[in-house]
Amino acid sequence: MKILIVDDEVQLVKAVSAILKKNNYNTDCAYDGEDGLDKALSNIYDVIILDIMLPKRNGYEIIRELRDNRISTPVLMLSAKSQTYDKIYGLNLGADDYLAKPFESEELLARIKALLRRKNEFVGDTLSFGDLKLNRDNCSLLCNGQEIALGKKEFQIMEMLILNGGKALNKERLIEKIWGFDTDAEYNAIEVHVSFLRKKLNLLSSGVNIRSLRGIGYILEDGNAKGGKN
Amino acid sequence: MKILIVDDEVQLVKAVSAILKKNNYNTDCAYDGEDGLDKALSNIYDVIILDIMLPKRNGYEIIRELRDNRISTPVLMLSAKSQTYDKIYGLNLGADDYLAKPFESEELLARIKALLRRKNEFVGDTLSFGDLKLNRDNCSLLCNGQEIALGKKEFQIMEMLILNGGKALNKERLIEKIWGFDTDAEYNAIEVHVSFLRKKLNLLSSGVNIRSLRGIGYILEDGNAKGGKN
DNA sequence: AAAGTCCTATGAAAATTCTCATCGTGGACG
DNA sequence: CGTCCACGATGAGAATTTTCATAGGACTTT
Repeated sequence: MKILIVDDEVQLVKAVSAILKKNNYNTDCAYDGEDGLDKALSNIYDVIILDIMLPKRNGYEIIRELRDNRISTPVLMLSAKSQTYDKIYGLNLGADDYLAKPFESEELLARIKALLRRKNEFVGDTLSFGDLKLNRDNCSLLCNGQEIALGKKEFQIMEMLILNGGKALNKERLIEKIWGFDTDAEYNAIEVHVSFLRKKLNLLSSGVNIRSLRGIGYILEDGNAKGGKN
Repeated sequence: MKILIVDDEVQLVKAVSAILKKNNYNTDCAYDGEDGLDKALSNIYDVIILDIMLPKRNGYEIIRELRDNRISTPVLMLSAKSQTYDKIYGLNLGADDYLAKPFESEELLARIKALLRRKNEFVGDTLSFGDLKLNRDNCSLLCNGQEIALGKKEFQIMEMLILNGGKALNKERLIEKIWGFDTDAEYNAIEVHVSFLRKKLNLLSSGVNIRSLRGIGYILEDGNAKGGKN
């Protein structure tokens, strides 16, 4: 789960980034509108936190540009101004929520969760697939009344697999989103963590399994679902 | 040791970044001239790898701008063109070296080492302080004929301490350069790694020690040097 | 169909890093 | 000079991640 933070107040960006990381999100940062827009256009983020007042391009422009490019990443607008006018303007332009600075970390987290819930299948803090429930708060996996803790990497892989629903997930994308695009991690690292995950799925006697598609990647299957492909 | 890579060929940037990381450098990346310039102006890099042809601002402009701002980070210019004209033009503007694409990773590494050697006290692949020699190739520390392996974090901390020479190094800077500016690492992490380093310095019976300056940071001292402060 | 090659799986171990709890100490302040 | 407090040091342990070696399977080529 990757979040882009765009704001020119370096201290604020660092603080927000730290808070998000502590809550198991990955973050990228941008300090001006142009950089922010470039990054956002890569369309790898699940949420964008966007200041209104920015050097080079303001928040409104960025949203318009994104929507023009059919990128529908949810946007949480930030602003020092708490005027109603701004608020409505931002929402009309396609921001999905709004938060006035200064704010509490709890409120920020709550709103991000709300945005994720809207776009994905989050219920509460959990993401579900088949008989599995993935809990973001403690990075754990629930199944058949049992709970097992996941490592951060395991968690993130499972998260991406579930969010990908029926589609295959290739390793390059996994590496980019989880390890970061400029890592030197090898594919074997993914394979090892997938192996860990499978072991844990077994322990939980889950009906879900991770199928590998040779040369392509991984896909999540629900063994309990009826075979019909619909 | 942090290196900035500025090039619009994403694949190339990734490849270079991976090579450098494997060789114990940290990297940041930028894909256009403006972003590259912004990052370079932060003046936290030890080398900048810079393409000539770039969107928004070309390599020449970036070098000029950097030098105008009295930032003397060594620059390794890249270009698809291998014409002599470009070569000389780049060097005149303040590029410190030049490499034509495509290139071998060995050559890239060699040239980077050369640039570092020029600016710092590198001799071969080692950095020295007092009776210590720090070896980048295997992340190890040599002293009195003994050698001891360092963890990556330990290595980087020691490297920064040595490069800082007599000056104090504050923790915030260590965190920014080693963990990355958007980390959630706590100061205690540094303290723990410094503790590891001290233990290893002891094992080597080195005359060098890491002194802490309360509320400020760390500084390297050579216990064998005569007390004169010069 | 046999051989060869590439991709994937996985056990086992190692290495690294982080967390936590506790202890010590410098220095401010009364 | 004594007390208190924030900062730093460090041991111990845990957790996580990576590395390595090897084996199995799939796909291609001949």
